[in-house]
Formats: sequence, structure tokens, C-alpha cells
Amino acid sequence: MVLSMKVHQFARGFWDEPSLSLGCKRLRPLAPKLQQHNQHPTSDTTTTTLTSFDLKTFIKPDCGPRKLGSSHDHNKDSSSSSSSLQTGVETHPGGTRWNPTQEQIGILEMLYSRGMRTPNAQQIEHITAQLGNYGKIEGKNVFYWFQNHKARERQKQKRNSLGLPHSPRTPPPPPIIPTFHTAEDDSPYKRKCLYWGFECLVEDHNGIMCKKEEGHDRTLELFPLHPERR
Amino acid sequence: MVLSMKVHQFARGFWDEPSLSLGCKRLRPLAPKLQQHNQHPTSDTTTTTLTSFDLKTFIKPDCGPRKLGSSHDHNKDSSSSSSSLQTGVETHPGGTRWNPTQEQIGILEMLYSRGMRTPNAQQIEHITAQLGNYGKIEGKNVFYWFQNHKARERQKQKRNSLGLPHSPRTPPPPPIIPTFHTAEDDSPYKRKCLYWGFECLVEDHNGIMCKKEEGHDRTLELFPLHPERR
DNA sequence: GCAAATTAATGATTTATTCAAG
DNA sequence: CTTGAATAAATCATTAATTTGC
Repeated sequence: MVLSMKVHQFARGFWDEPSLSLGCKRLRPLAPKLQQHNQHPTSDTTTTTLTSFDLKTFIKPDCGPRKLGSSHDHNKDSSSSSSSLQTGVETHPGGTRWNPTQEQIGILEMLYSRGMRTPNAQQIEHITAQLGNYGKIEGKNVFYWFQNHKARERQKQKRNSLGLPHSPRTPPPPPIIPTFHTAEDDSPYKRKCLYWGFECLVEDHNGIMCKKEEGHDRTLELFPLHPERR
Repeated sequence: MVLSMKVHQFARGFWDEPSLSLGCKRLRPLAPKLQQHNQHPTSDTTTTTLTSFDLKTFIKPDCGPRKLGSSHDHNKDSSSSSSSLQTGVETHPGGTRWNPTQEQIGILEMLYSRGMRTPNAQQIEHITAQLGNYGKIEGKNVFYWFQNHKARERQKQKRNSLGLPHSPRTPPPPPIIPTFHTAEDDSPYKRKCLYWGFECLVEDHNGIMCKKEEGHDRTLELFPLHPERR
């Protein structure tokens, strides 16, 4: 199959699609990268595009490495300590990776404790919007948080079960996630539901305090988040 | 700090309540670190009041098992009706999986052969747009194609090297790929929700696609659009 | 007390596996 | 049985928390 693609030129230019330009918004003050908008104005070219395939369009001109972070702040406040550091180190105001605030973590854990494991896009958006009230955050952060948290809880559990395998069988297998019905029925709102109630420690058979894992009860049933399967 | 949470409200009406304030902080898992990062300049108090947390918003109608392929809101203009994407491939309400056309496969393989492995969000969009001329396709299809193709080439290679280890050396391992590192990229929020984003290739002096050196940014949005499956 | 050096967490990606449509 | 789609496991990388020497 030959597609009439014009491979020959990998010339650059063109990736900047007009429409998306917005993206380029975040440039940081530091490196002024200039993005190039180049030529090719248009061309609606696309005309061709209709049927032909322009390889060249696949090459991005390269935009500089902009890292940045974003506006924002996050305020790592940090410090108190006097300033100190900031001195140039760059902590750059923008940091690179997301640094969750207590509130954000709290909400996320609450949701997790209620059974949420892999929120869908819609949910992620929602959560992101809510958490945005407490600090900078993006959808992907939420997505990753759930992935990581789920995976790490899993390892932790595994480690524990191996480390002290008493309890022959019934190795706390299924996290069990509550079943979440719809609110309405059982008394959903019965619990007080401390915001961050999770983390609650409980005493196990041996009198050792441990974190109650994924418990079934705890405060729950508040809302039908959709139970994840599994 | 007190959390002034109005717990009682959790009672009924919860969903109706517009919002519930929350603000408390939580302890960190093991080591209580108290960091306080509270964000928001504004109050340092965490009064909570500032923002409210609407639990109910997490529920969302969602409802049904929507499977649909990705329609997902977002501007994706969706399908219905029109076609933004051309050809009217049917929008298949039912959501089926992508069924690539010869042309699409051809282009993808060509790109793969040139070294592309993990296109970033921008590239995916571009590719998607191009391939859209040959049949219905979405960004995630492109993303997955590269992932699967890469992984399967890898297995195939492994199998071959083991199965018939003639050719002592050079077991065609390196697909050639230039270096691919991360890339920079762009835009964080730019996308509403691109399915996922990744590295970006750039052209080097020789016109070969390679990964842009040193950028560390990979910032992109990612997350699966509909996770609910299964 | 401070800050470089070290360590513990955990955010972000990549790779391997699994599941299921066709 | 091929392969699109999705998840889980493994890995990489940064930042926060600690420790340590001056």
C-alpha cells in the first residue's frame, strides 16, 4: 500500500497546529524558548491532506524544553525557617511534580477508603476540580495517585501477610470493597464520616495496632461511587 | 484547627447539600510529618471555609455502564451526528473497538520503522488527524497501537532469539530507535483530556527522528477514558 | 542552628500481563 | 489466534524528612 506520502521532506514546520496553540502557553520566564510558528500558514492545505499523507507533518519543530511548571505556586511555603533556602536554589516556583496538600491527600484517601480505585475520566475531572480548591493539581495527578496508592497498598498488604503469616488462611485477600449501594438504602449517611477518618488504626488479635485496611465498615456507604470491579 | 465539619449533615440531604466544608488535615501515614503546606495563600488558617468540598459531586450520574467508546464528554464533539471526523464511519453507538484500515496500519508501521515508539500527546493528535482521513480513529487507538506494537515486536524478537538462535549475535534487538528520551512537551492543560501523552520526537541533524534530549517534562494529561470496562 | 548528605516517600513513566472482541 | 484495550508490576526520579558535621 502505498500511500502517497511525501516523505521526502522532513522539513520542519508544521507541527504547530494552529488550533492547539494554546498549549504553548506556559512558557516560563526562564528559558525563552521561542517557539516557532512557522510558516505554513495554512495552507489549508490540507487539502491535500485529505488524501495524501504528509509525513513531514509528523515532525515537531521542536519546541524547546520548557519545563515548567506552571504558574502557580503551591507554595511550598516551607519554610519558615527563614528563608534560607530559597536562595536561589531553584526551587523554582514551579516545581515539577505535583506536591499534594494535606487537604488533597485527605480527600483522596477518603475516596479511596470508600472504594474508589480507578476513577474514570469523568470522575477524575470532578475530583480534580474539587481538589483544585486546595492547591494546584491536574487530572493526571489524580489518576496517578490512585494507581500508585492502590499498588502500594497492595504491596504493603503482601508484605504484611508474608512477614507475619499467622492466620493460616484467609489472607486478607480481597480488599473487599464495600458494595456501595445507592445511597438511599441502608442508612447511608449514618456515619459521621470524618473527613479523614481513614487511617484509623485498630487493634488486631495480638493487640497490635495496625491500620485497618480497606475495611469494610468504617465509615462508608456514603455514596455510590462505583465500586470497582475486581 | 478544628475541623468544623458539619457532620450531621451527612445525614440525608447530603447529596443535596451544596457543599460541605472540610478542611482538616490528616496525619501522614507512618511518620507524622507535619508539613504544612497549605496552599492557598489566603488563609493560612485552613479554616476550611474557603473552599468547600462537595462530596456529592463525586457521584455523578454516570450511571450506566456506558461503554461507548469514548465518547466521553469532553469536547470531542462527539460523535453523534456529525462527523467531525470524517467519513462517517458510523459512530457506532455501541462502541466497538477500533478496526484499523490498511492505510492506517501502513502509516503507523512506517512511523514505527522510522523510530517512533511513544508519541506524545501532540503527536498523537496529529497522527490521529492524519489517519482520520482513512477511517475512524481516536487518539487512544494510536497510543495503544504503539504500545502494543512495541511490546509485541519485543516478544517476537525474544522468542526468535531463543527459538532459533542462529545468528549468534546481533539478534536484531535494537529497533534502531535513536535515543528517545523524554521530551518535552507541552502542555499541560492544553488538552482537555488527551488520552495520554508522552515523549516527543524531534528531528536531528540527519533528519532522523530521535528523542529529544533532556527534557524532562513529560507533562501531559493522561488517563484512560473509559475505564469501566469489564 | 544551618545546610550538605542521606534516607524515606511517593509522584511519574515504562514495561509486562491480562482480558476480551472479532 | 490476532490484536485492541486496560490494568498491574516494575522502575525511574524528585522532593520532603532526617541525619550529621561544623
